[in-house]
Amino acid sequence: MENLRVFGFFWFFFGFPLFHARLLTSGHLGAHPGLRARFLDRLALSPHPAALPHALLLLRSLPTPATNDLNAALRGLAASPHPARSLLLLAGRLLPALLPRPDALSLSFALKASARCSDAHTTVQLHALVLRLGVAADVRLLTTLLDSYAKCGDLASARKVFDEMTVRDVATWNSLLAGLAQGTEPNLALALFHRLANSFQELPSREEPNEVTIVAALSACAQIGLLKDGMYVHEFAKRFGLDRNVRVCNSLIDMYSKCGSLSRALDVFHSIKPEDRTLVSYNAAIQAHSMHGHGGDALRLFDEMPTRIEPDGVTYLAVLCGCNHSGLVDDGLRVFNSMRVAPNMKHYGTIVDLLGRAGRLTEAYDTVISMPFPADIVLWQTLLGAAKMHGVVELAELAANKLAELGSNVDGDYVLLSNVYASKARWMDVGRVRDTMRSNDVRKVPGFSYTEIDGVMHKFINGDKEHPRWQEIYRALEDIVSRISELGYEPETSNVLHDIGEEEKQYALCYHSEKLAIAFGLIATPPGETLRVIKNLRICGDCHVVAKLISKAYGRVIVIRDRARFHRFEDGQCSCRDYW
DNA sequence: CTAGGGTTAG
Repeated sequence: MENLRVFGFFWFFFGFPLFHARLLTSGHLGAHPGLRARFLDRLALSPHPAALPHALLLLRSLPTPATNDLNAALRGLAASPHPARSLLLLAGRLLPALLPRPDALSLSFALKASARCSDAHTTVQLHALVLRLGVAADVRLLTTLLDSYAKCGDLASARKVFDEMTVRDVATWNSLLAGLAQGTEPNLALALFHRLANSFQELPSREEPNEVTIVAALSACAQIGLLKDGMYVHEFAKRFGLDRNVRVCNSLIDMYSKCGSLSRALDVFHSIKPEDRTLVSYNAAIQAHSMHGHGGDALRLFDEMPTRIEPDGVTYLAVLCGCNHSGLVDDGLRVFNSMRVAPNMKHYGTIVDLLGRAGRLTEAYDTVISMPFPADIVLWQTLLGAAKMHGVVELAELAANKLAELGSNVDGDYVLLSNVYASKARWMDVGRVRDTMRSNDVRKVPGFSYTEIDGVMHKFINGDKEHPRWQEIYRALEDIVSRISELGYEPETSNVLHDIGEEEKQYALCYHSEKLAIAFGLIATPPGETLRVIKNLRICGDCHVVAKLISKAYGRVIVIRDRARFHRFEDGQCSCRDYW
């Protein structure tokens, strides 16, 4: 083995053909099948671009390849930039020679490949092969199968594999947990976590939950945004001494920040020894500042990053978002122009938004058309939003046309365009937009909000009466409107589409999901208690005004997490300083 | 002695 390492060195410096020739002439390849497979494995996994093709060449040259030789190639291909080739090899379509019979390991590598290709169809076929080969009692293989299903987006099948397994180790649990958390089922992930927390004593060979368990569970908590669950997972991690683990800490920073507790997030960041902090630690902490509207702090932390850590695309995006949310136009541009990695669509998105909000529409547009790749839907929507904000009809029309070309068909696009026309009293055009909407079967993205009170989640959809206390909630809203009217509130109806009357517009606005959630919070919690609401979309202008006034009229702090950031309302002011 | 599970993003 030592010899192989020396040869490996040789190979890097003098090129693989020499090494290969040497191995062939020395007769090692044929004489020691174990060594040969091991060498093939190393070769197939080597980062050198010519290594993998060479491993395949070698495999082809073997008169009677063993299963382990095949596995080495399958493994290398599965990890390569073209994982589908691993599947082709297994199907016998990459090498014409007769292949050895695959074993559990072969299938494991193939499942990894089908997961990386998100190829659910192939995962099903490999599942059949698992049964046919009679290796379905293998915990590792079944966990890989489960994981492959989850990564292909078939969570039901992943769950089914999990349920039917008689032995599950901690990786099995982690795999389903992570699959659910990343498959936009954070509530199911959290339920699974609680199940594990109550039964981990049953794990084989005294296994315990580990940092992967905690990271996956925290990811679910962060998505849902419920501080209580996040703190429970934190306490759970402490029981196993995992709260000192850097990756767990990184996830804790993210979780606390997304659950509205910037101070706890920063406490965790500072609890990591400076030399242990990783790029992800900084990214999560910078992102935390940005989400909470502290662009200056985000910039400061970015500048304080030690030189041993090289910022990546995520770092820059987090800083740029911070600048954007705090209106730091010049700082944002300076950071963008100093980027040491190639900007992607999201980086351009923040810059276009930054320039657009600042009224620098020509620069925003120039940025879009001079990008090295074509703008996507979200970028044109950003530009359309800027055009609406500053009442520039030509740019709004241009952006709307691009959006139509790209097949975007959401109500928000039309509302913005219509509002630009309305602001210029171009009623014919307003009518035309409305007609287009009617004939295009416009998609409405449903808005919802939720709030947790005494450990129970209460979810609200615009104008819904599903909540058991909806009558009280609607009465509370009437009270709210009359009390804030005394503070000068007038409904801001311009964000509602113009095909309904003024009264109906006010009605539609009045029962926005976030208002329902706030109203419920007011009647369901004691005076003075902070209200926390999470919303799936950006908060609308009217709800923003209303939340400010409620915070003053009722003496409440209200924290709303919208799609992009936190808004903290207190005594009539919002932490975003109306810049969002 | 070569198998499985993970965090940051407009």
